[in-house]
Amino acid sequence: MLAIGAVASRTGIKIPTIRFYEQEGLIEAPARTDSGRRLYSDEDVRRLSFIRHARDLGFELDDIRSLLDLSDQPDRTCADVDQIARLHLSEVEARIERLRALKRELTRIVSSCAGGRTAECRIIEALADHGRCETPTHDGRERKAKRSSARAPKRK
Amino acid sequence: MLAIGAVASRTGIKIPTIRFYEQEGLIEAPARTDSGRRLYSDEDVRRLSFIRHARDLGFELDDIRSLLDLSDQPDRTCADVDQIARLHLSEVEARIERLRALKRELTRIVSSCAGGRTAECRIIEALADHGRCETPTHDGRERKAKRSSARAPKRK
DNA sequence: TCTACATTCTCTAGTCACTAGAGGATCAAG
DNA sequence: CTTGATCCTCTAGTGACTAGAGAATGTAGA
Repeated sequence: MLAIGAVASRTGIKIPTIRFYEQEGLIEAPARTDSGRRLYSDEDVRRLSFIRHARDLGFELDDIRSLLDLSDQPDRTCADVDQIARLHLSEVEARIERLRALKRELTRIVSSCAGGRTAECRIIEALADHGRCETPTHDGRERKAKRSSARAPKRK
Repeated sequence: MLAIGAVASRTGIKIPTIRFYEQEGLIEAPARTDSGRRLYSDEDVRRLSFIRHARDLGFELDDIRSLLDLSDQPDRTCADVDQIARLHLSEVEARIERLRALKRELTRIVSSCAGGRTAECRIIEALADHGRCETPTHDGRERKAKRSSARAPKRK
């Protein structure tokens, strides 16, 4: 049985995040010491590693909840699991496409800058004038990912 | 002078979002009617269109704040504008790369599914077993975009 | 003029997946 | 016995909005 800190370093999930997953019902409340500290079994660690990996692959917690439920029922067919994964894959593909359109547009805008004063800045103009662009993502569009990661180097 | 609804349909920004931008200081508090309804000038509409377009291109509100500040100072050099845009472009490129790695890994996992029971499901296995994958985004990783869009069709 | 209905107002709370911090208890080593 | 590490619970903050309550105002037709 491991304390939460050991589980954190083993799975790569931060301590508050582990507690958060418990609160969200992704893992069951673990055993406790007499003083109330959490104690995790190997099975708990496996489950957390599963969650971690699935999160790395971009699955939402709801997807992961479903995947965990399914894997707890070994006699069901694999079809539902497959469907969740395929759906997610197609979402990732769609996201890539949107980002690529966005990149094309941004590249076009950036390359139009010839230096000079902001008064005649092409970038500002391009941003102000939606009509002149190929409106890459005007509906169903990509917005910025909020935070890169837990462990990504952070510039404050 | 236009009411907020007219501005919303002209710019494609939703009414609550326009009020939100005002609250965030991206636009100044507009004129009001005697009864307190907001009235927008053409200049306000232009500024909002600028914001909208920049958001479509994935700039964060902080970036947009900077871009608006810069465009309000027509005698500065374009360099800062250029830098913001280039930085954003490189972030978009990095994001595409991370997503592509993720897509490769997901494709690999999905294609390993041969049907059958979840007990021997390769997808579940692949998710459980991080060691066996190419750990595409283990640090500095991509996480899912939270909400696709304002106007994207929503499945409840 | 009355009545509907649309539009607008302010305010609060919810979304997602965490992260940060306060303020306190417990543990292990020297 | 003290120090520092680890742990506990709880609340609030992040980004960029969205949703809803409850109330006031505007407008068009009968």
